[in-house]
Amino acid sequence: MLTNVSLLTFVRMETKVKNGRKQQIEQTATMLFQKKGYAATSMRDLAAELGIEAASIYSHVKSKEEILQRICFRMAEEFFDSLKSNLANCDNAEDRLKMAIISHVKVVTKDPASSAVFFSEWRHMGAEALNDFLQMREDYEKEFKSILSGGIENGIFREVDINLSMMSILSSINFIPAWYKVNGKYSAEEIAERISRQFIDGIKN
Amino acid sequence: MLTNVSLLTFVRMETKVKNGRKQQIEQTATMLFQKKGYAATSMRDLAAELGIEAASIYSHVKSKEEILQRICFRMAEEFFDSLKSNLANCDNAEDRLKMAIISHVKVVTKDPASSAVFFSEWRHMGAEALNDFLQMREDYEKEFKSILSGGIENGIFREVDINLSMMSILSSINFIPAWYKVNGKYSAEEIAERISRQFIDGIKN
DNA sequence: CCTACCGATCGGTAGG
DNA sequence: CCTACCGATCGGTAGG
Repeated sequence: MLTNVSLLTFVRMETKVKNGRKQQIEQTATMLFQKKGYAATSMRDLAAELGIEAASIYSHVKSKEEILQRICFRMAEEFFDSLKSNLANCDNAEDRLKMAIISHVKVVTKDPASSAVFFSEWRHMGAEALNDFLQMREDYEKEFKSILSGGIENGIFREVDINLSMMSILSSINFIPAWYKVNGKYSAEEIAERISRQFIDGIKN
Repeated sequence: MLTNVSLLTFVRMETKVKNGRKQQIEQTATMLFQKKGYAATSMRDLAAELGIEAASIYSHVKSKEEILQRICFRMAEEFFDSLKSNLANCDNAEDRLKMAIISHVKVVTKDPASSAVFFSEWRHMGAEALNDFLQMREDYEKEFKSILSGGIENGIFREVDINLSMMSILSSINFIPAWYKVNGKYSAEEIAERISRQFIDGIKN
């Protein structure tokens, strides 16, 4: 009986590990990329952390760069999806900016490790992926800029420099993974609330 | 005569190059560290950029890490010196915060490449240097936090979270090297002015 | 998933 | 500042 239960458990875990191995590789790599940086993390480091040989990683992943690309593009998607759904019912510029900031903070605090890799390691992607990536980033920034320019036109915001304010807002939020602790002093909602208030008060008319 | 002049010029240049070679190595390394990251920049990359052999670098510098340390600690010093002199004649909290931001922006825009390395590559220093570095960073942040808490006590600033506001301010400024172009649209003074206004308006009572 | 291995490249040294 | 070289390590492949 005991043997059966153990065996079942074992099989279930094995299956789970097998199905989730690629994700597990990605997750472990994310942690190492954040801690040591992409270039300074070797496939042998990653293998050791996973308890397997370096060569074995290549049964699940075709290259080191593929791991990085998956992290970066998954996060890009999450930022876009979140922004879209959070802006769905907003038309007032102040609400829109607030929701855009909250959306961004939510994504960042939900997965700080992946966010940190996303923000700091993207330049190590190859030229092709890099191009797509930078295009997406530009599109995302454009959303923020259009919110700002809309608010200025309506007189809700004063005449700030759009590029400067957008950069200022996003870089503040993007740095959150560097200090945010999941079980720390601040909840994601509290951070989002305080940061958005500070920025909106800073540019309101 | 011509030979003499040429010889003198040659000697002078040689001397200058010799005296300045270490600085030239540092400067070129800074550029590469910013573009590719410390770990992904090899001593052979650096040598090629300098037009010499990799082994020759070691006549001027004892290791790759020494270059990184020199960049990081030189910048740390500049941030402290600038802050100290800029705060010398300020006592009002609002002025102090404004001057602290202006000071920081000045240092960052004066040498964006070194600043970028300072902000992004410090973690590749060895444990000993890293310890000193993090201590200095903490001290520097403490200055900003004391300005904020002073302003809150006097009722000049509203009751923001000090850690959050400090992080928010510094990360905005620290990201400037990522987009700032020396001959670009914005002067350092203009950036400093706009950023400090936005932040101060965001936390003023 | 492992063993065995590849060519390339790494930071750095010896000796001139 | 160069030539010649070191041991270590890199990302990745072949074959099982």
